[in-house]
Amino acid sequence: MTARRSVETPWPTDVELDILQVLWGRGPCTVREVHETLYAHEGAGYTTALKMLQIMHGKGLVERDDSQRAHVYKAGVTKQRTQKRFLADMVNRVFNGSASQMVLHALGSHPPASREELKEIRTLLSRIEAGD
Amino acid sequence: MTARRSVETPWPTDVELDILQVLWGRGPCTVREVHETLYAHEGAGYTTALKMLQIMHGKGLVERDDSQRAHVYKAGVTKQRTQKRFLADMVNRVFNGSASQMVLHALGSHPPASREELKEIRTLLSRIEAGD
DNA sequence: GGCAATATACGAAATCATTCGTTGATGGTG
DNA sequence: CACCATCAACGAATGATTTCGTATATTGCC
Repeated sequence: MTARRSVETPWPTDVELDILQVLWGRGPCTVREVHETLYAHEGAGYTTALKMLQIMHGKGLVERDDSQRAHVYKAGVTKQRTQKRFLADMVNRVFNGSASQMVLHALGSHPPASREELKEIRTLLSRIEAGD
Repeated sequence: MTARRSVETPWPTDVELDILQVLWGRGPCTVREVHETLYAHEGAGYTTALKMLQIMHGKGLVERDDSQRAHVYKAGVTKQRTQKRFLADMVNRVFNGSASQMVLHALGSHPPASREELKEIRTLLSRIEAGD
């Protein structure tokens, strides 16, 4: 019997999400890289970034390569999957479970700027309509 | 000079959002009504609901009518406005500012069930396209 | 070898969210 | 009137998040 993840990865907190965005965007990073990207100006200190990455490692939110002196961290959860989790949660808790309502709100508040985006959405709608 | 709200209302926390949903759904409620609706089974005690409503009152998230012995609380922020805030925040922090990406994700993960919903979305798209 | 720079690890403080227990007031009922 | 149910108001305990200071180890360089 193979090992399996018996519990879900914890929700990333606000700061943790910021760090995941860095790792998703830049790929595996050292603490220093994360710190400079995120806290370049006016932000928290280096050890704060370090501590956060250690905590995230404990939670399974990031993976760590400690074969070098400066450990290299990479995201332990995919952007795709995380976006899906946050989205589903918001639909449930803020929009009473209606994804359509959320979509209508989103399109109303932030209308797609480009025709490209509009087209993409229409295409997806057609696929859904066709039962794909 | 009229008084003006110099700072925004704080973000509702998880529990606070649950309570707001009750107030939005049922209209003004006493503590007991909120408690029974939300914590009917297996939930927290009465004083927890009371405390939360007091805290929310302190934050301006709810308004209070204390002319009767059992105070009556009502939402101090609209559902509409709150949904918009959460939506905008999620777009920024989870979807890198791209509302279209979020809409595509939402439609992909939770395809509209009814033709009615599909039609509504298409109609809105057309209005956007027409520059309305 | 010894020093400076840079790393990790760890503990602790500050803040916030959530829950509960207790106290004292108020209102109705027998 | 006396009792009991119900109410608001605290204060406090708990746990989580975020931040930082300090200690300690490692690396490269003179």
